[in-house]
Amino acid sequence: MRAQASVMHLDLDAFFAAVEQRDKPSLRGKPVVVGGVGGRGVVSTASYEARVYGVRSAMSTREARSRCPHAAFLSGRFHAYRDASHAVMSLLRSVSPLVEPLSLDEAFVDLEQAGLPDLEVPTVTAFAEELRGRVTEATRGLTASVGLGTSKFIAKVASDLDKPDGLVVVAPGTEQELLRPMHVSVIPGVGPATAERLRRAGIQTVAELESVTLEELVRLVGKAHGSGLYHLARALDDRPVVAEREAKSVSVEGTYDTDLTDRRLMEGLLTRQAGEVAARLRKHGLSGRTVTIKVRLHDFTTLSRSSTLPSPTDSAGTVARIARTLLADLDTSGGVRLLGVGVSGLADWVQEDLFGEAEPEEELPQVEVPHHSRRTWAPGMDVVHAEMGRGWVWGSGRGVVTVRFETAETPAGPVRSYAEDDPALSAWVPPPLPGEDPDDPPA
DNA sequence: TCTGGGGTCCTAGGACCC
DNA sequence: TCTGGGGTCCTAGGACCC
Repeated sequence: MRAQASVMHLDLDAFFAAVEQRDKPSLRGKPVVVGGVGGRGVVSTASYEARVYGVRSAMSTREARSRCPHAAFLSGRFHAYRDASHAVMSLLRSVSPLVEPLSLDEAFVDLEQAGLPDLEVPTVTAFAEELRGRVTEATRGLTASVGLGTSKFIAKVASDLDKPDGLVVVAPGTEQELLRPMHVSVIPGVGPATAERLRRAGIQTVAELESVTLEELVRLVGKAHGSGLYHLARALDDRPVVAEREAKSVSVEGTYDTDLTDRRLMEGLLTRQAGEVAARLRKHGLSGRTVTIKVRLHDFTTLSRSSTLPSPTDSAGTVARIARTLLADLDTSGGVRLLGVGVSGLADWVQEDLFGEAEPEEELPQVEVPHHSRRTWAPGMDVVHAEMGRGWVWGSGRGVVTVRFETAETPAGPVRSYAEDDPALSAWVPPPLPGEDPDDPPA
């Protein structure tokens, strides 16, 4: 932690709901709930008027409706939230080069880089107060709560103390007296499970946590977590404000209003999600080696299965094929409420080959396709026939296609690599899903 | 018909390599 | 044919955050 209160945390108040009220005057002063409106939706944000009725983030929309039936229930307009967020982040970056967004509506700002004459409490207080006004201007009326402190932890705690539309500065040296009476759940990383473990050990407040030895904490909650708790309980926090953080994974998931039982449909949905994941990878110039599927069963049991490729891919077809294969190992007979696909182990996608030429679009040679149609579900990627039999594309790039061959007897059959234009290689296209337009494939 | 979606980080066990 | 310790990678699950 620092000697001066130079870390700022800014949090836009009831962000999604506030954007809706700003853009639709008839909603102002009324309860507004933004979130999933389907049968299994949950609340993202409730306006302060809705919070009066006990509506909270993460509550099921069903429950929110029963608590506050006259609220406006909205599914959200993410482009509008993104625009507002962008305006705020741009403003913050104009004030300090060191801005760390945590989400659309929250950021840390390092005031050491803001060029202030000094970092004494009156100076940073006046600065933050003026900045709050500028945020409201830049967003045409949204308000922000701001906290200032000697570390990220303290700044974040501070921004929570006077919501909405508040400013709290925790003077250097007063951190521990602020924290000691608070419940352990103010510490980032202490959620319901950790709080319960600590409670069973007789630890409920930060003061109580402070009296526990490091060894005891590690025994209670594990090595990394225990050490973190030990230090944060003493307001010891050196984490720097970091402007750029690289994405580690990209994923898409969906919860369905009724449980899925049709495997063919599940495969189609995974294929579609794989297409969205691949599109986002490409948009950001990324590719990844590990494909993971997530399956939540009817009873909320959540399973994941992953597979790591020899080289990174951003191909919709490759991701889809692997996702479908991973699903095949799972027993979904009881019904599935959620399906998801993700890619991790990300690398910057190298677009050029050794000679500096653009890498050609992944594409399998055009060949005889059985009976259904000639369409492909994604550029060049899907089940292939080759001299060894039927297999599926396991990886591709730089003119080489790697194929894994499988049969019912050898599900993890041999892997072979082919040149992209090897005549021994041909593409097979799966038949369309029921109700699917063959000319508008999902991936 | 309680329980979203997009992420991050940690743990623990097994494989594999030196 | 046995023994071992460390490091890294991979997989599955869980906690947590907004």
